[in-house]
Amino acid sequence: MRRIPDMVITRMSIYSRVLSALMEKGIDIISSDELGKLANCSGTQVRKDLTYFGQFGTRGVGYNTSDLKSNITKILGMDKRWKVALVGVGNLGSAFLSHERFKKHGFDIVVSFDADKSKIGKIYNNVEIRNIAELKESINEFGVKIAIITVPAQFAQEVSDLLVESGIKAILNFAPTTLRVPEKVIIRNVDLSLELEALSFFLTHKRAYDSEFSFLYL
Amino acid sequence: MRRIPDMVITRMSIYSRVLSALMEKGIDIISSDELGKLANCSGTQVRKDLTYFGQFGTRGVGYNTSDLKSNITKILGMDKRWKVALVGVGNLGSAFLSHERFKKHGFDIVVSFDADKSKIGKIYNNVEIRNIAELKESINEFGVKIAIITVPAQFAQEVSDLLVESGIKAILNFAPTTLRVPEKVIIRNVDLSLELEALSFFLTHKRAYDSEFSFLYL
DNA sequence: TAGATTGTTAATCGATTAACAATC
DNA sequence: TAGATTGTTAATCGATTAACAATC
Repeated sequence: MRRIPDMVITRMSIYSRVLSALMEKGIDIISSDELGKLANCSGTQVRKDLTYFGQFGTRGVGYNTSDLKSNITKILGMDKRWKVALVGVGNLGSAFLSHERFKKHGFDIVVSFDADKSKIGKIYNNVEIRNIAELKESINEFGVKIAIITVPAQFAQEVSDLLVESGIKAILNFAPTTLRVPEKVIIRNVDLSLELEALSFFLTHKRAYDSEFSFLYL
Repeated sequence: MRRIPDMVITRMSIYSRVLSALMEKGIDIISSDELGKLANCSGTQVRKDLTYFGQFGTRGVGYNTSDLKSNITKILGMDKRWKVALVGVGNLGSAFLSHERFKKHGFDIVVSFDADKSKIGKIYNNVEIRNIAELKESINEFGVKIAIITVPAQFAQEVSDLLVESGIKAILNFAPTTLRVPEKVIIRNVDLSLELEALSFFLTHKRAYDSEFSFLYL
């Protein structure tokens, strides 16, 4: 009944990734310490994270890679498929229409929207581009519950409101702006601008001290 | 001389974004409480974050939006431009070549690389696509210090090693894998797969309790 | 001056790490 | 059995929040 920290979920995904690689190598038992090393954290961290969800190992032995992998897959809900709508078929949006990453993770883009008349009606990678004016009806028609926002920042809130109104339950937002959504709507932001500014900061403030680099206050 | 938490930098970027919006609206004074509200955090958080870098406000009054904005811009190092190389001109990579976001944040993609013979020699948005075999010489030729990795996961470590060897100081990695780089190299990961799996987790475990939604342990 | 708001110190909270009993 | 490693509790660490003196 505990609330699970975001970072625990992120690490669970990483463990899952490491376990896949181990399975491919034919390794079928791994200790928390080894798994941690491959996931860039401690064995303690691995064990602690797993206790949020149950007991998956054997004392004195370790974890069975394929068992743990399938348990994590189920915990993350990666054993099902989700229908997704994409809003904004610009350069990033159209890249996503032909990006296999979504499909690989169980997210099928079934419809897309744009306001640009020259794009409407076209089909990219089997996905139709519809007029954003038809968003609500189309969302209902397809029974889509998840949306990807790849419109310019200034239109993102408006699109988000429209999606929420249409019954969307989760949003993956790529627009560089903080969206206001009702608490019941799940939102994840992938903010490239924030990453670029962090990169800029660390590049600017990198300082050499005794042949070692640290990020310091001025 | 304190180490600055990553989250502080992220929030500084958000403050900067909020301040820009305020300036456009012609608001030239703002209190920490108001700024916090717009940035989705508390006034205390805003004031605490700013103390890492100095004193920017006036007691009893608040902050001058344009002064604070220009201070943050300077702190984040957004007052200069960086030359960038992009490795992997697939669907995501080519989207980035014509993506204005990078330029807007001072990152100019000056050269790109791919292994696909059919792409080599082409020019997208004024950026030449070169053979990845020429990476080292080209990096030196352009004096590039930052690289974006948009190659498939299985080639990312190899590309990363090559970049480090060529003298790259910072990497923005979009491949869904954890790269090993020397400590002195700055690395930021934008991991779409991790976001999708988190979305999947929260969608799977969303539960209604008394008309309220919480993320709970099973 | 009185009211407002910053800058900063102290208290709280939550996440990470250490330690170790349980047990294969 | 002896050695290894998990699962879990307690200790530590660091970040967030509360409180308030300084001061406009």
